[in-house]
Amino acid sequence: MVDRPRRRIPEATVIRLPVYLRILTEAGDDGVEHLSSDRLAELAGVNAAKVRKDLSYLGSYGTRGVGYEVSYLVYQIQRELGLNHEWPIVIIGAGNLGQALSGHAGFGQRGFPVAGIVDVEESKIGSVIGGVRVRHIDDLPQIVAARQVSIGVVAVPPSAAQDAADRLVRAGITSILNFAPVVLSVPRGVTVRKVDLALELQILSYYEQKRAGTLHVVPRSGTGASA
Amino acid sequence: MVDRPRRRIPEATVIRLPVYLRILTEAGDDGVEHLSSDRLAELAGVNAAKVRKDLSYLGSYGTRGVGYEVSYLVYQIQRELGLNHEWPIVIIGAGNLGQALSGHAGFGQRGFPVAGIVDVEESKIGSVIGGVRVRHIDDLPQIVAARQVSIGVVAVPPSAAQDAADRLVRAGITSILNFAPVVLSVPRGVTVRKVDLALELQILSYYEQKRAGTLHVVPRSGTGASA
DNA sequence: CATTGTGAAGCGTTTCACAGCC
DNA sequence: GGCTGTGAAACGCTTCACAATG
Repeated sequence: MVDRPRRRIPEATVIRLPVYLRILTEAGDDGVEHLSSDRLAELAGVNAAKVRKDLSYLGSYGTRGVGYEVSYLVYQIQRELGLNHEWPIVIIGAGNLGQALSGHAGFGQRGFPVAGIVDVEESKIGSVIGGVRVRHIDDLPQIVAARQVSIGVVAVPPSAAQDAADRLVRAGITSILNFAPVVLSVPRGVTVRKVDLALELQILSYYEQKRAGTLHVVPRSGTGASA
Repeated sequence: MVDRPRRRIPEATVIRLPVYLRILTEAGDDGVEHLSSDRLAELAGVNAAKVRKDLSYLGSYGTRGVGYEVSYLVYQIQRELGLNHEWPIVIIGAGNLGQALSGHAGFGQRGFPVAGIVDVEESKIGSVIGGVRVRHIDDLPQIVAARQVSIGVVAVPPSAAQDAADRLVRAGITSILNFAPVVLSVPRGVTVRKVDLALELQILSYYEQKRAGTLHVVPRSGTGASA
């Protein structure tokens, strides 16, 4: 019942599993029962061999000549990603971004209910965002302990980000999603993933600029969406 | 004056250049004139050899025995990333996220002023967010043309994301930052980067779960922040 | 003599190509 | 016949280690 995966799953694969999961879930909702690696690859925007190799790390859950059974694969990926139970999150920072994240219904629906939002700013405390009341940052340890939170979201200005991370770690958090454009230092054993919006734009800027530098002839065709 | 880079810059390097740039800019603001690859690596949370290799793609801008001149390197990275001029952006979707992004002062400051926000929802049109008035989605082509916008941000619900991308492409956009949890199809020549918040949480979930499965002994020490 | 710049080795990821199986 | 599962080749990125040099 509890088959442990055959091999350690490569990081690159872990990052793609949630993509497959979303596609499979949608296909399942549409009544699709089986999906081939070819079709799944197309929907995920990747190569079919990659899909097969990725899924092979979970075990041999496909059927030759048929494809993968959607509902079973959904179950297996969820189990592998630890999504068979909820992971409450706590958000530090009730500014623009913290509010948007808290109000974002998608999180709760996908198994990441917002257990709390905290801020230092007295004026923000007590207001309710997305059904959650903003509390004082000093309440962080209690929120984490009471709701068994292990994931924290840093949505504070850059200058406050390291302090926010330190507080999360002290409160017992072991995974951090960091929206501040800052490299956080955390103890070994704490996982950090960062989302840096300006950085993404700067990367796009690079490719735009390269395009401009090339002075390529713009093909007048191909305006509609294609692969 | 316009040294073209010696080689094509690897994608992995392009992604790190903005990180170095931010660190160098901050160091410059603090009056630091030179920085070694060792120090820069420490601040960026990477290996020193990687820093040197990354910077070597821009040319030989360091001085042996001394390090890199901060202001000169800032200039070179900016030029390489195309950040020596502004890139106005247009946001599709004036919901929670679109509003937060538009209100986020960091974009304008970093050279990505919001040229416009559009939505389909009549009730949202006309309201002002972060100094920008929300306009109807049909005005998209005019905004793009008038302000020479080449970067579009998709901040609509998943079901509307592909249509939003199609509209951006038709309006002449060639780079898209996609916040919707959907794989967008775009014509060749259009660059897409995605930011998927639930996906990030799911990746964290995987590592949390692995930790829980290991039943590792938590070292009672090391609560403070360290590298 | 501290520090860069870079060949070369090492490593992880992607892709190929096909044997194995339903 | 169609499709998975997987060794092996190819590729790209990271790290090492050291010669070059201000």
